[in-house]
Amino acid sequence: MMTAHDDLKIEQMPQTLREIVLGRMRGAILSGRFASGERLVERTLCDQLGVSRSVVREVIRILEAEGLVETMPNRGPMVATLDWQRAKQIYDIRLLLEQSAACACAEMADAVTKAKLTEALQGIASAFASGQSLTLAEATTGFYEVIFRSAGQDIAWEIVQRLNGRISRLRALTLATKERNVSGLARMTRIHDAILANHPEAAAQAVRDHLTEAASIAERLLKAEGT
Amino acid sequence: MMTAHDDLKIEQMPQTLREIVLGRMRGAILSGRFASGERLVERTLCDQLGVSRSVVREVIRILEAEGLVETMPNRGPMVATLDWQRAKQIYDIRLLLEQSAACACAEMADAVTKAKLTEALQGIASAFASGQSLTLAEATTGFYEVIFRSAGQDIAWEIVQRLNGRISRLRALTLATKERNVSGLARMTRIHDAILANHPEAAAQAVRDHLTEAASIAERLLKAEGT
DNA sequence: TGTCTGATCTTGGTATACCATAAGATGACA
DNA sequence: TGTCATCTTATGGTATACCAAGATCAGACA
Repeated sequence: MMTAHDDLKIEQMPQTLREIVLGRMRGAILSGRFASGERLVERTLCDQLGVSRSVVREVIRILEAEGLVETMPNRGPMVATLDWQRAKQIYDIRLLLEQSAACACAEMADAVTKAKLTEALQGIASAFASGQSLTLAEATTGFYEVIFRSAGQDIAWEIVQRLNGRISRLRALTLATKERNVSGLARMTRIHDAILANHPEAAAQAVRDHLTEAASIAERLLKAEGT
Repeated sequence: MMTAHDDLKIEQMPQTLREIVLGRMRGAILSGRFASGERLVERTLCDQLGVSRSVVREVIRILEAEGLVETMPNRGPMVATLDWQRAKQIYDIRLLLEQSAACACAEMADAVTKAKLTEALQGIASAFASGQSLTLAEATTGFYEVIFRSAGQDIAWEIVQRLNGRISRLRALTLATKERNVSGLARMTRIHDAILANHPEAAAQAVRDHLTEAASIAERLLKAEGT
């Protein structure tokens, strides 16, 4: 029974407590608030989040399945670490999926898709201008989402998002790199232009260049940090 | 509870109860014991499995993250359903990843890898001979695992396995199809031969043919069943 | 004195009981 | 007969208790 009370009070209803905690913990890991390799002690998290162990444990299972958390037997969960060997694999898979999506999108892009893509690109441009890396990451995500969704590749998009989560720390660093900012927008524009021209090969090539560069920057950063 | 097989294994359980339940429920879904779309009532599962709600709930979260289970708000979890639109996406992604893995494997395959691959192929052949679809599925999985692992693509292999889980019902039907049995082994042999010859393009092409056929069989079966 | 043992603490794993809410089923009453 | 209140069921969420395993440290014994 919907009464006037509900309108005034809260719009948070659709979210379950588990989802809220999931979002918070995911955000804490992605933003680096929980360091890589840090142990996630259940009872401590319960206190910090103000929820019961049941909720925390279920959320940890989800994060574990997402690859953000690793659980060692008899030692409990910890934030997953990332070495270059794994990160490279992730960039390689992204390359395959994003090329394919850009290709498909360029083939079938209609006026509506193109408009959305242009809008997303402008979002990236203004995010570049603002200089906030979080905003930039979101804008970039939005740009790719348009590509995947309009290509009808929902599942591939899910996979890419999950992979992006696992390299989020790298991704933030990469996006924040100076030279990336300069050429990054240019490369995004190339992808955008190729799709608007319905030119699949050019779109795939642009994605390839974009990701190859991102991977090499990430490699440099990761290896510099690792030592 | 304990089957005869378990006696042979180690007394101490390296497996946690959650993992056991996860394996059993995953198996029940993959084997079709839990029908597609069937609701998974927590307390019923507790009775059936003889474990507590904590375990069941955590396992459901994992299966949810794997895409085997979907949870509707205020109605609880149910076994995920699969339409052709989604299945096709999965086959497309598998195509990308398996082509890439076969390619990489063919490029770098050494004597050890080739020996393992031949062994895996013989496993498939004898599974064909035995005619048991479960054994065949396992043997096929083993064959691909050799390819992915030797190519150093652990993460892609994880993704493929997860995707395979989501189309397991289709996969079982596909593998059980008569004509598939005939040409399937031939195509597997082609993949095997191309890798042994260190011929990447041929390996990729063989994978492409293999999966394209599998997808078309799956499409026919799914659409026939759907109506 | 050195080592071994055991008590204790922490953490994870499991089970159970309890409450609140939403949705569907059921039955009573106008 | 139709509508509404209630009842049941199942879920989400919480709290708590118990046990097992590993680590740590202190004390006892050779």
